Amino acid sequence: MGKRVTILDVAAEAGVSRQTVTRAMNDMADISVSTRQRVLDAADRLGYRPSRFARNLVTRQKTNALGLVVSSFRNPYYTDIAADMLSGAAERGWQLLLAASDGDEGSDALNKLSAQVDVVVGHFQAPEADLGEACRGLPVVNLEFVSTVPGFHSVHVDLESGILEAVGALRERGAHRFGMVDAGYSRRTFGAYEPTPRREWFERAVGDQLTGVVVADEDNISGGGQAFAELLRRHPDTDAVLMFNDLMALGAVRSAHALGVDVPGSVRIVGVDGLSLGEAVDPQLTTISIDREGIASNTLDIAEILAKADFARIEPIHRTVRTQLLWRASA
Amino acid sequence: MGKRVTILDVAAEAGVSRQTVTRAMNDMADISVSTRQRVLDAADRLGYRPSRFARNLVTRQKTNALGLVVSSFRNPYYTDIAADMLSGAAERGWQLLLAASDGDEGSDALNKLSAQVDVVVGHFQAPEADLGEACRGLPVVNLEFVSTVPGFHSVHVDLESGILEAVGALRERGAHRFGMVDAGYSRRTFGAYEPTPRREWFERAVGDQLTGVVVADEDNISGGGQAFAELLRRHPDTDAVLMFNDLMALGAVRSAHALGVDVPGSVRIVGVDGLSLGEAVDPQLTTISIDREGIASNTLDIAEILAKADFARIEPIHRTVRTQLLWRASA
DNA sequence: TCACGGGCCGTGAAGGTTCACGGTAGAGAC
DNA sequence: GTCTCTACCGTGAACCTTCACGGCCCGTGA
Repeated sequence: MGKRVTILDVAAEAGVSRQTVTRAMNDMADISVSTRQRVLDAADRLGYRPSRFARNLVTRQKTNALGLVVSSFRNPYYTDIAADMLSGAAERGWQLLLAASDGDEGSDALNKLSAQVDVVVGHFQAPEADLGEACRGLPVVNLEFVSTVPGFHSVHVDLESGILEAVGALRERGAHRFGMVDAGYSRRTFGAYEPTPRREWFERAVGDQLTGVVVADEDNISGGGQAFAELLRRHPDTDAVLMFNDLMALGAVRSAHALGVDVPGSVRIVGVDGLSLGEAVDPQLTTISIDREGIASNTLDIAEILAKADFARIEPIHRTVRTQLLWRASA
Repeated sequence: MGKRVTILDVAAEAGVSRQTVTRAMNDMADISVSTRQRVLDAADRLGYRPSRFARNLVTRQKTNALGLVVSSFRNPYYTDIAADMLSGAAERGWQLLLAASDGDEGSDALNKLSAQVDVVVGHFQAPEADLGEACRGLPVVNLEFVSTVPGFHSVHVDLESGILEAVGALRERGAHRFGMVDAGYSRRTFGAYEPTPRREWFERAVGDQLTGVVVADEDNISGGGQAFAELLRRHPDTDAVLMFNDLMALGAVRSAHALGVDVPGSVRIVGVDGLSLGEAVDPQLTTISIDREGIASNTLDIAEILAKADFARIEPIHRTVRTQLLWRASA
């Protein structure tokens, strides 16, 4: 209801011209004190607020905006990335818009987001076609998978070698019966569970020394704890477990404590992510640390390259971030 | 360098009119397949991308945007609020923009943010005048303090009674020598340390049973741990400690473990926030839980009221959120 | 032959603001 | 009395896209 109140309405109300209203609103020169006050009063009376679109259109602000889409903001891993992205974006004069893909209306949110930003970055599992549809041809930086389609850039984490390294270190310490707790989020996207790449890399790394894999119901602390307990119940001889991520690994540590299982004495636990929270528990969590800051800075680099190229369709840019084995106490 | 490439450039390149370009770009009817392809090619060649400002200006999208300013995205408390805010915003069709105030260029970031949003919400310590300056008359929802200036709304947490309740519960369990670890973030804003309201409320609640207060250097786990250790060193007889927030309380639990201090046997530890992380440590953290979801929904309520009122200067709206004592194992 | 309709495309206007420039009035200088 | 200067204010244009509408051409049916 109600048309928008424009600068012309204010001008009429105050008995002046558009330009004078502009001068009053933006604290410019060439206006008398009394007139400014009169205009300001009129604006206040009418509830006038300049249209940010019209203003940005004419001032041609070079503030670019970046849309960040993550699956969940309950996981410190993603919020860490967001935090790094945010501080980097502020330095470079970029704006950060947020959207979560764990909600029901993921696609709709993406549609609205894409109308407001210059680049879309995030962890996407959807195929490029759907994504391109939703983003209307905007450049996309994928933080999960590498794609070769033009307009789809990526920052990729080399977890495969990280997992290999971790398994090697576990073997050095005598572990030889490996288990894993995998995430089941693929169910949401594909309808049925599909093994994550992490699981495939892990299974390849441990070979025939695998005792079993349990898929967690929920991607959080308690989900990880339950799955860990289930894994030990099914395969009591397991002596080393890779948890899909640190959040679940935290649950595993807690679960082990509740079950009276010695960590790392009888079972070694390794997480993935490198959250600082891992230091808060006892024993402190051993983890395959992902360089989240590197992800953020690489992403912003790509965004800036795209901005320099006027967001034209340029060759896909791919960056890789390495992992680091953070050997703490739980393994 | 380089002017922006507009729809007219594409039209010229393809030998058609603006409208035809629009039809091609937006998958509209009334255009032949060959023409569409020709236009798309031309757009691709020139690197054309529609101006989101011009588009939003004319389509008059009713997608309002909310700018969230928090002090740090390293603290789960704030990211929880952001998460709740985000899911609520998605439901209501709002857009969420982020800015952090812990960086150096806080004011500049706020300036740029305010050019893109309809409402600014956040934890502000700056006086209203500066804030109004930076926000250019945008409505502000303060999540920390209550203000009576028009245009400044608030969602306020009634921590005072929460602290009173917690102290009472501690007394019931025999505690009578109270200590506290306060946050020193006020140093950054005001130049020197100023006691936080939490400290004042706590001191009022414990009266002459106060052993001492230590101000933490950093608002994080290790900062809390250090301050806690320092508190015990100075006042070894302390039997109950209120930590400024849960993050610091996590550090206190860890620190106590390292010092060989029994929790809650010899010292009871209480945090503030109600983070789910508190369940991950042993003993699980007792805490004064803040209803972050309530904060988010109340904030969005206010934002919607403002949007309905066309963001006119209406009477300040104030909401209050109560706390809940979450008695777990550390106290 | 004419009327009609559908497929394809172009023109004027609108959307709300700011920029660049031009104009007026009054004060002071000569 | 004329000129200049300053303080204040208004008008046309620009920013870039979409909407509403109108025009053209060709095929079909009567």
